[in-house]
Formats: sequence, structure tokens, C-alpha cells
Amino acid sequence: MSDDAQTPRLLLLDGHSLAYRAYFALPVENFSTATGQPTNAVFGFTSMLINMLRDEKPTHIVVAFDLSRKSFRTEKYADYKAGRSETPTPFLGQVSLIKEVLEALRIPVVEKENYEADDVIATLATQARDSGMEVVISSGDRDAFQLASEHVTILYPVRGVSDVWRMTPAAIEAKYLVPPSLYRDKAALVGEASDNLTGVPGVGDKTAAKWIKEFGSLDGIIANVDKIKGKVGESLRAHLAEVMRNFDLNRLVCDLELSLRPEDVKWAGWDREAVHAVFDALEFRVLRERLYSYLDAVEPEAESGFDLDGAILPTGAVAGWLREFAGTAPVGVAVTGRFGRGAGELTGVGVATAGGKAAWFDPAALDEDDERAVAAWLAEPGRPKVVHDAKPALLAFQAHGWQLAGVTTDTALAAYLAKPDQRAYDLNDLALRYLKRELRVDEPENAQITLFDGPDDDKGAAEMNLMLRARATLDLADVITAELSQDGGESMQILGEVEQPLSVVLAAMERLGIAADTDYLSELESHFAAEVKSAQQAAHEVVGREFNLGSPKQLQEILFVERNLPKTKKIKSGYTTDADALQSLFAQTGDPVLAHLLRHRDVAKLKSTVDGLLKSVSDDGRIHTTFNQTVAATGRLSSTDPNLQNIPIRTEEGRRIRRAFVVGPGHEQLMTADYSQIEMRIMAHLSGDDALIAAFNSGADFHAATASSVFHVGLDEVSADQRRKIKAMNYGLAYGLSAFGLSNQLSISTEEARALMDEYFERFGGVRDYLQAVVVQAGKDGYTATILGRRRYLPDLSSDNRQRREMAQRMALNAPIQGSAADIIKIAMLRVDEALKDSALTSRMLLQVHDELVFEVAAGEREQLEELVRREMGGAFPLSVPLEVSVGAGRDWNGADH
DNA sequence: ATGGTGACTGG
DNA sequence: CACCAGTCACCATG
Repeated sequence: MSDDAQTPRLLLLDGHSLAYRAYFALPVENFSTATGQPTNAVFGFTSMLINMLRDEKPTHIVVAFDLSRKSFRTEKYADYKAGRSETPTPFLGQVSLIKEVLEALRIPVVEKENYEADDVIATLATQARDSGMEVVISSGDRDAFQLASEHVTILYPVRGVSDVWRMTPAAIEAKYLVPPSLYRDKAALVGEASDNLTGVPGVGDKTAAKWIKEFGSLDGIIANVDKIKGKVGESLRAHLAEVMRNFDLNRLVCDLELSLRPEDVKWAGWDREAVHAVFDALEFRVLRERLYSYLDAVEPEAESGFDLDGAILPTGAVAGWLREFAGTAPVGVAVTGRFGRGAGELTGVGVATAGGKAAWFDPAALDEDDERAVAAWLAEPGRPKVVHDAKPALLAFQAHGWQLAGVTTDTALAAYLAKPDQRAYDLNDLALRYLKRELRVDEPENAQITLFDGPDDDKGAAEMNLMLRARATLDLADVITAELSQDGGESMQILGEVEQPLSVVLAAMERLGIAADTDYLSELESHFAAEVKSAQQAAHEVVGREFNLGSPKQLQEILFVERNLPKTKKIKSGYTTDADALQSLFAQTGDPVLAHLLRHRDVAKLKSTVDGLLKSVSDDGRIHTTFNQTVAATGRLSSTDPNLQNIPIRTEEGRRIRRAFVVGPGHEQLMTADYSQIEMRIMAHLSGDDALIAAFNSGADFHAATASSVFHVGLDEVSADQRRKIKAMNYGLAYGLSAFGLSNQLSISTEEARALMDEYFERFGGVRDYLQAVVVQAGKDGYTATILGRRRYLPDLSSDNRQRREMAQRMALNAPIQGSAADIIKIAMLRVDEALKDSALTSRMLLQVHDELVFEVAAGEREQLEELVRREMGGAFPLSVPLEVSVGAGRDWNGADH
């Protein structure tokens, strides 16, 4: 792949030959739409195309098609390409579908009467090469190999749709023993079966190459044909006419008059709406995802790289460099090392200034003066720094004993606030998108010579890369904060006053971790293992043979075929065997195997949770999760490696796992504090519904209070069933619940569910009005906003695909609620952290679980901590209903619950 | 090895 | 045909 994004790069595709390859690579019976239209060739072609767009990053693209089977070659030789079997019926029609895909992708198509696609490609490739473009050709026809040269590469598909050979001149010579310029000569001698061109019998690549080497070319061979001895010589003389015919026919025409030239096919990206429409019609779900994830990243075009005036600082030079260049203007900082599980290791630091100076130093190779200077500079809030993803950097610095303060912009968090639906915020991609630059040096000679001295050219590459990252981060901060400021300041306020300070708090929580009772976890592990085994044995016994209970596929076979149980809800691979379905099957049939399966599922899941936790206990006896601050599109945190936000709680057996999270040595208790019904409170606040607000202000059990309103009964007369139904309704509201969904949830009829919803909204009409208004507003604005102004963009609100549009509508009504709850607990965490610092307390915050905080309580601090936490959480944000906080404490996480 | 899918955990 | 997440096992791929 070219490293130089400034050189135009033309991708030329042979439409028919790739479609044909795709057709035979993918079984047609697995690829068709609901209406029965076969799509295997379209799918395969599109898949290959996406891969090539991703891997080759072309600036120009065009696809050539054959107009018919007839061409000047069939006129010269009636049997050219004869003997090919009839075009298979399912292939017919797929070519026009491929053209629809290409139109949606805004990729032009070119055809030429009486010529083959290969001739068109040869012509365009020649023109492009002559005007200095890089050319990549993809064709399933080997004739294209004759076009390969220094600036022309052939991608030749081999088996399947994801494998291509990159046929450079060297690769062609290695495989066929002749250079591309003599490939025709070789092919004429050997023949090409797929074109029905027979060669010289007994002559293969090796013999042909030997002759070509000896006589220079086919012409030379013909001139010396009598000198060739032996049986193959005779054979050659006998078939000379065919060889000359082959040589005539396999020449690609390079000078056609075409309707367009290479410079006309600059690719400006694809038509989003059209791609949706075409992919919907073809039912390409996976390809759409792939298209988006790959091409979003390559859509912007890099205009250049960076200038770098950098130096690798030797021991003793760092303090001086900082004095000279790191003043009151922001400095970009990037680090390398290993981070995770609350710990880190620092192996390199790169810094870059707005003045253009950059430097790299090894934190392990500093003298005392350097060490002090770096520590002081990093810890000084008045020395501004700009970092991309500061949390791991914070942990790395801390591992070296350095504190990091004065981070004015964290570009990863800024990018997340700008576009929260992205999955990743890679610095490379962001530099490309916002700066139109790639992480490379424009002119390597501009980089300090000390980078490149020594025998190894690669020396200094890692150091240079780190300086580049620091440089890019600094530039990115300006552009991205400028964009973020467009909304009147709310986003910048969230960034500066919530997300960035929070990353420091999260780093501390990750570093602390939570103590685990490993002996107890091990006991649990063997307990659950024994339970798994006995459930498995019982199931095997009922079925009469051994099978894998963990395999949905085998389960389907046993339940629905062998035991002929009623069919459940359909899924891609057949019928579902999820817990709901098994439960309902058990109720219907009483088949004992179902009970064993359900039991097995339960305990197998618990066992794997315990296994995972055991593996993640660090040497300090604690479990250090990683909180991700840029994953959830609504503004929530997430937790990984291990995920401590989904530790079981609903069943007694599950709660046993919670007992493994214990108070650590030197502390007295664990304490949990959670917001009760925070999302419903936010809904009451945002909707301003008087009845709902009154329900909260009554102080009574919320679900019972709302049920009492809906069913017009006294608070004491609400039945358990009434409360259950309204509780489901309350929870479902914020998810965009439908009558169908509610009926499913409660196992009642759709009519009954609809009636329940009508009754509910009769009483709480303000809620319905609010939810409708949110969706309408989001449709107008294109985004939703939380109480702090945190945005989520939902372009699908105007999709013409109903499923996508309705999905976006549900997201639109959920995002302000879930997101505002996330805002509030984030503010609460900052307030609690601040208050703890201001107090004399040594208790500390360990975990966040969306609406709950977990603390480790120091001896004798229980009451004070509770008071502090209640105050700071409860006062985090003024709503028109109280923010109620419940608190509990105990020796372990289960005991701390309430 | 890797990616997709199904199933299950939490809020 | 309910929102937001993460992990694990299985299984078809390469």
C-alpha cells in the first residue's frame, strides 16, 4: 500500500469476472432475499469491493463490465471463450443489482461495445499510469497480469471472497517465471483453458519460461523454432498457428476511445440514503455495518502529514528542554507503556509544543535534576497539557511516581462528546477526520537527525511516532474544542467540569480496586462446578446419551426434533432455546429435561462469572476494573476486565457471588449508596407531569402510588398484581415500550396491555405528551439533549426504513432520561470526591454501578461518610422531585445492600 | 486465530 | 416489537 496519500490511486474493477467469482465462491442457497431473489454474487462482489476500499484506500474508482459475450475476439476466433457452460439462471439479474449497489456508492461504470472489460481496464490503466497515478486492478482474468508494472498492481481473487493475491511484477515473476512484459508470450505458449485457447501440448509454465529466457520473447522463439529439440520442439512446431493466434487474442487493447478518463472518476464517497435503500432491499445487514465501520474512517482524505522538529532527549537534557519550551501555552503529551487493571508502566513520553518543537524521553533514563523537573512540570496545574485519553496516562505516570495535573483538554473525551455513538476514538482516525492529516512526518529530513542516525533505519520510529501523537493531540484539541463550542458552551462545560475531572476520579477508583475473598471464590467455584456437573448428568440421563448442554444447536436438535416439543420463537439459526422459551415449554409439557437445562444454564453462568473474577484478582488481593468513559452513547460509564457492573443480585445463589467482594484490610466496612428510581424521577422532572411529581412527593412506595392512581384505589388497597403491572409499565416507559412489548412482558393479551397503557396515560398524560414532544424535537434538531446538554445525534430519525426509524425514536426518548441519570451520578461522584478530600475522612469510593456508588469505610467513619454521601448525592442536581438516596453497610457487597 | 451469534448478567 | 452495556461458549470461518 502506498504511504503517500497525495498520489492519486485508481482502483479498476472487472465487474463481470469478480461477480462470477463471487457467484461460485458463495453457495446460492444461503443468499437470497425474502422474495427469493438470489444475491450471492451481489453479496460477494460488494464484500470484495468493501475490502478493497478499506485496504487500498483509492482516490479514484471505476468498474468495467462486458457488454455482451461478443467482441472483436469472437469475430476473429469463433470459439473464443466457447465451451463455457451456460450462465447459471440464479446469476442472471445479479449484474444489474450490482450496478444498483455501485450507483448508491457513487462508483461509475464503464462499458465499450465490441470490447471486453479487460480492454477498458487496460486503456484506463495505461492512461492513469502515464499521468502519474498509482493503479490497482482487480480482475479474475489472468490476462490482466500483462499490465503489472512498478505503479500497476493486480489483485487476483483466489478461493472465497476475502482472499486476494497482490500480483506485483515480482510476484508474477515468482509464480510464472516470466516478468509481466512477457506474460503474454508465456500464456500464448501454455494456453488459457478458460478462454478456450489451447496451447502447445506438453508445454507448461516451466518450459515456456525456459524458451523465453533462451530466445528473449515469443518472436525469438518463432525465429528459432527449428533449434528446439525433442518431443516438445515437435509439438511446438505442430501448434505454431494456435500459439500465434493466442498471442494475437490475449493482447489487451490499451488505446480505446472511452466516455471517461481516469481523472473523471474521483470518488467522493457514497450516498448514505441510497445505500440504505439498496442494502435494505438486498437484506445486507452485515455488509452495511462493515461499510460504515470501515469507510467512515477512510472518508476524509488526508492532505498531508505533520512537520516535526523533534529530538530524542538524552539523560540530563529533559529539565533544560522543559524550561525552554514548556511554558504557559498548552503542551501535547503522549505516553507509551502498559496500562490496565488499575496499574500502569511508563516506557516513553512524547511532548510537543505549539511552537513546533517536540521531544521524546525515556522516563527510566533521567538524572535527578530531570526527574524533579518532570515531576514538578507534570504536577503543576498552571502548566497546561493536552492529552488524548488521559486516564491510562494518569495511571502510567502514577506508576512512575508522578502526578499529572493541568490537563486542559482530553481529546478522546472531547471527541466522545462531539460524536457519542462512535465505538472507538483512535487518534489516527480523529487526526484524519478533524485535521485531514495522517500520523506521519511530511518530510523526514525535517525531523531531528538524531532520530535516524545509526545503522538501522527503523531506529527512532517508536519515538517519532510518540512525538507525532503529542503533536497531533495538540492540534486536534483546537479543532475539536472549536467544534464543541458551537452549541453555546454546554458541551465544553460538560467536558471541562464533568468528564475531564471525572477521569481523574475514575483513575483513582481503578487504582484502588475492591478487595476479593479468593478462598471464598474458590469454594464457590467448586460448588457451582459440582452443580453444573449434576445438572448435566441429569439431563444426559433423561435424553439417554451425552450431548453438549451449552450448544444451542444441539439443544434445538434434541428438543424440537428428537423430543418433538412445540416450536418456540424463530431466530436465525432455528428456534430459540432461551430461558423464557424453556420455561414456557416446561409449563406446557412438563418434560423433565427442561428443568435440568434451566438449572444448568443458571449454574454454568454463575460458575463462569466466578471463574472470571478469580482470574482477575491482582497480586494485591483486589480486583481492579477499568471504567470506560467513551463507550455508552447515552453518557453512561461501562466497566470491563472484569465487568463489575453486572455482578448477579436477583437470586439468592447469585448474591453469594457478591459476598466475595469484601472490605479490605485496614478498613471497617463496605457501604453502598444508590439513587432510588432515578430515571422515573427524571421523567417526572422533564415532563412536569403534576400527578407523577405528586406520586414522588407523597413519599410512599412509588410503584404502589402510581398503581393506586391508575386503578383508582386507595394506596393500601393496591394488589400485588396491580403493583407488578404498573411497575413494568413505569420501567417500560423510558424504553419506548409498545403494547405488544408490555403484553409480552406481563404475559397478557395485547388488548389488555393497550387498555393498561390507556389507563396509565389517562392519569399521567403529561408523560405521554413529553415523550411525544421529545421525539418530535429530536427529529427537528437531529439530536437529543440531557439536563446538562449532553447530545446524542440520531440521523436515523429521518430514515425511510421503518424499523430503523422506530428504533431511533425509541433511542430518542430514552437518551435524555438515561443520559440525565448518567449526568447526575457523575456530578455526584465529583462532589463526593471533592467533599472527601475536604474532610478528614480516609474512606474512599471504589465502584460505580449506574445508580449506585460503593465505598470502603475507614474505622469509625461510617456515620460521617453516610451523611456526606447522602448530602452530595442528594444535592447533585436540583429536580422538581427529591433525589432520594438509600444507604447500606456491611462486611461485604451483599451485606452492604439494603 | 477470529468474528458472528445466542444466551445471560447488570442498571 | 423495550433502552444502555460486557462476557462467555459455541461454531463456522480462515
